[in-house]
Amino acid sequence: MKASRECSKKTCKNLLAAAVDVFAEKGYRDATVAEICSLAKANIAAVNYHFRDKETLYREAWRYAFSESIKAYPPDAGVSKTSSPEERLKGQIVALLQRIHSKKNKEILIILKEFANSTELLHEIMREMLLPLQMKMQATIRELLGPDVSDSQIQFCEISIISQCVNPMVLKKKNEKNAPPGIGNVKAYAEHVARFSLAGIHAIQAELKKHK
Amino acid sequence: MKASRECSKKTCKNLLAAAVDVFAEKGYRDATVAEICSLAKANIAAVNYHFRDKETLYREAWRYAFSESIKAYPPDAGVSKTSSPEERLKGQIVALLQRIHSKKNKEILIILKEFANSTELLHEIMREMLLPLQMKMQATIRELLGPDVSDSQIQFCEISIISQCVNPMVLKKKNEKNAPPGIGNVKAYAEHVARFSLAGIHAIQAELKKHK
Amino acid sequence: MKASRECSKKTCKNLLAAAVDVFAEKGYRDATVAEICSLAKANIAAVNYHFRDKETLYREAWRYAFSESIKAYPPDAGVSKTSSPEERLKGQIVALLQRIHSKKNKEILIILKEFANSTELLHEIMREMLLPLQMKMQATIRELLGPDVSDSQIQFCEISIISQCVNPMVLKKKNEKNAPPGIGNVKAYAEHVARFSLAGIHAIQAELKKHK
Amino acid sequence: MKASRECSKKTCKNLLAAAVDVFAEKGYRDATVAEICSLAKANIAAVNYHFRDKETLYREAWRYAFSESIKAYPPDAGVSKTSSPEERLKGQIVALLQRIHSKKNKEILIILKEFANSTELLHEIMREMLLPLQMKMQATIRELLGPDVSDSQIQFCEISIISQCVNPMVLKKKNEKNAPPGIGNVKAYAEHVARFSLAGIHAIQAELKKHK
DNA sequence: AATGAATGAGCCTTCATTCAT
DNA sequence: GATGAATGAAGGCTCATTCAT
Repeated sequence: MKASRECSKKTCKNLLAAAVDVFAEKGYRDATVAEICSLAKANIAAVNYHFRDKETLYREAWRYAFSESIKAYPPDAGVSKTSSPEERLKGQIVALLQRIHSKKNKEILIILKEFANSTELLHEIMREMLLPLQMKMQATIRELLGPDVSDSQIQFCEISIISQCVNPMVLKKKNEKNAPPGIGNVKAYAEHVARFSLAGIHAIQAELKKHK
Repeated sequence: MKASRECSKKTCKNLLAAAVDVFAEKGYRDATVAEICSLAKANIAAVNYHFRDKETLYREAWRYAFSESIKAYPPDAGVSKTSSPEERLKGQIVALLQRIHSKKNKEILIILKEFANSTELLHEIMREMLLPLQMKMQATIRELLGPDVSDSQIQFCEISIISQCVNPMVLKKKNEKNAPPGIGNVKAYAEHVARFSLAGIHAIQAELKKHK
Repeated sequence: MKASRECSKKTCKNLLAAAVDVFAEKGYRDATVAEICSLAKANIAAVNYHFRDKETLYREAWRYAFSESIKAYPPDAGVSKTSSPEERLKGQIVALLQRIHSKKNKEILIILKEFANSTELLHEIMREMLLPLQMKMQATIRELLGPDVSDSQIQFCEISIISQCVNPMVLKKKNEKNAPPGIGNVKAYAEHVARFSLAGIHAIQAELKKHK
Repeated sequence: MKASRECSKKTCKNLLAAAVDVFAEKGYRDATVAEICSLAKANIAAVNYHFRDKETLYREAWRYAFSESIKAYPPDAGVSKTSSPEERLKGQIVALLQRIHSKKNKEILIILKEFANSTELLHEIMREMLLPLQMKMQATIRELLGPDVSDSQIQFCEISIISQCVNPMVLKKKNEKNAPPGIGNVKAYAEHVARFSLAGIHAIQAELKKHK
């Protein structure tokens, strides 16, 4: 991913941080430039000066939130590369859940809004974000399933796992109180997803052997 | 669910249908009353006249889309109640996937936008929609897992399954072309989810027995 | 010329009249929608409602001013079609001078501004306005010069005459007081232009005969 | 005319030249300080630093363009002072037409815009430019018409001639392509104006004699 | 009952100018 | 002396809503 536009200036950084907050809370359309500026203690024209556009600010804010998140949550959750594939898959699940679950992490809220807005221009960033994660997970799954597995089977497994991580968290994020009775305990849920998914993968493997 | 406000008038129905289309495409904020009215071939004041508010129209449109969807996709996909729990669970998975996957079904698009908007007032509808579905699925899961299983374990399983159904479909809906390489074949994916999840559930069951 | 957009509504007409005044005085850029609306005792959003754009209002105002002017000043100044070509040419000169000189006639001021702005879209109207006038004058000149004259010679003569009518009036309009010492008496100037130009045309004619 | 404010600095000159270009192309209002500075490769604050104002820069740019023009086009077109008045008048016509027609000469474009803007403060410059020219031409005309002619008759003749030179050129400048079918050949047109106008003047003279 | 004209609040953006370094 | 960041005023436009008919 391209590095975010340099923003050594203080106002610029403030603007970015404020934008992340406001966009995350209200979405692109309902967020007003005025509110972002006032939160950043900047002039109303500051957005135009530093970012030219509300839209450009939005994109930069997105990049900013994402890069902060990736810095805080490396995608392995500290599991060594020499561990067993099972261990590593579990590590990835835990990492993803923690990343999404973090209260400070506004990235997921922006993504959520973005899905509704579809600025088209953010899909590239989406892919930049998800793709490496997916590739990593698919590689691990392939290790578990062996050489005879088809690509689409691997893809299905990967989707199953990522969906379990992303979806409930998104619902939870939405509103902490009103959420459908869901995951109280992230750790326990991570445990569950790992066990559930490894069993799923082994079932696919068993099926594979049967047909061979 | 409360019955939708009576709308015997033709204009009223047109408005509702137009609203569903426009809200689904643009979301609450970007949809304009003018566009909806023009699509419904109605007067610009028609929305306020018939529904008092843009917001009220939004809610009514939501109810409308939801009731249409529930009519078209009964939650069992035609699997008899006397079938095995496995069969029934699979039936529920297929039904949910088909419902979400239907191109004509705009309900899911509105939900997607709604997540970004959070009118707060729609969460009740969300729950009205998801809860019976969840309860049904939890009952089936309980049958499979037996009496010793804890509520949270059942909930986790249910979340795992529903997530697998909802999440990839949502991503797919977003934009047919640019979607991350995903589910080309709904039927095959349904098969996968059923096998994957049943294996997961059996794994939980095995774990239960071990600890007993 | 296409008829101006119907504006039976009172507000619409007021807006148009106000726009003519303000655009004539300040030009497109310096005229503000707010000022026009306030002059027309209309709401600030009225321009958008009735004309969609400041620019569209501008164009409509232009058409309006032009059609008013053409109504008030028919291009013959009441000289009968059976008069001698000399009489008719003189009639055209007088008509043009009177039209441009009229204090109530703001058309010329708008044209002036337009030359500086070059909205590109008004050139068609310019031509719609000037062309018939030019054609009429060229026909009369051709009568005077006989069949042996070239098109470019006729064009040159026509340009000479129209320039004499338009240019000093434009300078005069600019600011009544500060104008370069110019035409105090329109009638006398018209007399002068007629005599001056007829002599010019006859000189061209003499030249023609000599070369024949 | 007061000498232009000293501008030994290179930036200052660049600014002036850039200003002439931009003002000529866009007019006072549509020209932005930012664009001028960027064209002059100067800082955004340079205009205010060197000229205090956008308006002051505008005036200085005007003076600059005008003085460049007067340097390049002496008002006699090289016709000797001992030639006949007819020769000299023709020389003046040619000189004026060439000056206005020059593609490099942006002065006329600025004047054009200025008519629309009317900063009031430029009328003095206008007069500084036109007056000597007018006086010179009036003197020549007086030579041709003899002692019995009235001042207003001389003025009328002068206006007739200058109008023929200025007006079509202005129209031509506007947009090279879309211009009303006009003067393709400056030389031929100059010839025409000279013949046309001398005939006009002689007609006035004949009239004078008749009434004597 | 229903319409089309009209409103007013609010938002994004532009731009000349100023300020601190 | 000169720069780049920052300001504030103002303008055009959108849009849900209301009002008079």
